[in-house]
Amino acid sequence: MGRGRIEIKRIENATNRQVTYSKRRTGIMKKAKELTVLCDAQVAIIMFSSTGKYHEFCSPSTEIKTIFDRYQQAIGTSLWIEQYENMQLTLSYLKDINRNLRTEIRQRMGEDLDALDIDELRGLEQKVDTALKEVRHRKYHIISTQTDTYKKKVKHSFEAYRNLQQELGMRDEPAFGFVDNAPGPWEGAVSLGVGGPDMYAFRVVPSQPNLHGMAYGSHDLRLG
Amino acid sequence: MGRGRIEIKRIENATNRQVTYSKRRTGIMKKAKELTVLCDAQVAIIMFSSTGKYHEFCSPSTEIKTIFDRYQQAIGTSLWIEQYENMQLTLSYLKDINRNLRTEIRQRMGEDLDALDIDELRGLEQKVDTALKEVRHRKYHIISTQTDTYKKKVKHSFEAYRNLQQELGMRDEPAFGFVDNAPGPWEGAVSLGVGGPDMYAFRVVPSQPNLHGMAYGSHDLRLG
DNA sequence: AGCTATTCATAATC
DNA sequence: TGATTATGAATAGCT
Repeated sequence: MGRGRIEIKRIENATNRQVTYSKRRTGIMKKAKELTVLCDAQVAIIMFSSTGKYHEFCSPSTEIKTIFDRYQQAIGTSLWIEQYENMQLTLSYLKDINRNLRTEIRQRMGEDLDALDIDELRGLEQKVDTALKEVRHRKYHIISTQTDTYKKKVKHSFEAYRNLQQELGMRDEPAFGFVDNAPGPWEGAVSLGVGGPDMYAFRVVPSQPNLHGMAYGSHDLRLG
Repeated sequence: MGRGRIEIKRIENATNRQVTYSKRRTGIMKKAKELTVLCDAQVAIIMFSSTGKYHEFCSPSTEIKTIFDRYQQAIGTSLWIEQYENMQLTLSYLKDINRNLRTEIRQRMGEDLDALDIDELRGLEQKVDTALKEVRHRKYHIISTQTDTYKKKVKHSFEAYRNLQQELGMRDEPAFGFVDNAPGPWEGAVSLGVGGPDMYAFRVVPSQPNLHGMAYGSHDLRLG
């Protein structure tokens, strides 16, 4: 219906394609409108051009969402329900895992041990024992490293101080008895370990605060 | 475009309306199909006749759902995605918690301690130490309970045996030297603890095996 | 964007 | 429903 028939295949010239899209889109929209009026029908059309521009048509005094809800009812199954159900599945799966992780933690904390039999208890004991050794090892490592650092710092300061003394000609009045390799007053102080507050409390900072309607606020490890 | 022009208004004759609906619907579908081919466009059409029958059109190798998801993105405000996004939010939140729980467990296992400073390490050490004491306490409790039970059982058996001996008049040939309160051969055996396999391995049994496209299969505690 | 020569869709009818 | 056809609408190619 133009000056010569055209073959129905993709129009390669982008400009022509865009023009044709525009014209024919208008035509379809008009036809759709006529259909709704003539036949009292509900019509919803959504179009995306090859350039990504979108256009829609919807029956007068209706909304796309309405028509789509009706459509979903008509075909019986919601289009998004599958995806939704998969997510629900994943959610409950994650919840399961989290619950198990919490249980593991609590047992590693020495709580809720009633469910374990003697063999499991032995395994747990061994694991916690191993862990304790690891932690202690790491702690001593840090302490010794830190101590060395402080020792060097103080030694450095003291030498600087002594050098200043020498420059001032006050070399016969040492500030205090610093002897290399002997434990100075700074040693041990680092490892005194006042045992401060519980620095290892479990904490979770939600990446998004607004979890509408979902009650995951409590990170309490207690179950049930 | 027929034998005489028609006014675009509702066709009152129901049969005519239905016929016109059918013809024009076919026409629109054809036009839509041509549009998708000619112009490389994505089109989705949903129609409901006045009698409630529904028809749809969708671009080749596409699904209505896809086009509608795109449509929702295009108009910015999602019609159905909202609830979906809430779930996504909850999901990532749960994943966060999951990750933190795993970190806590790993640290309680004595791994990944590099991130902890000396105070945190001290707290951790104290906690693991406390936990170890708890576990040991529980283990000894179970062992002693079990031992008591076995002791009573054996004592019971022995007494039954002795009674039988007495009844048979063989009281001068004791089977073995059982003395009440002295440790018998059964005592201690319970606490020998061959230290068998790792009975406390962390395990998760997914409530649903088919988690399409989600890779939560690994319960490996390693991160990253 | 606007204009036509054409082709196409379809209203009326069977 | 399905087919036919006269007719008006849609539009391809051109400006």
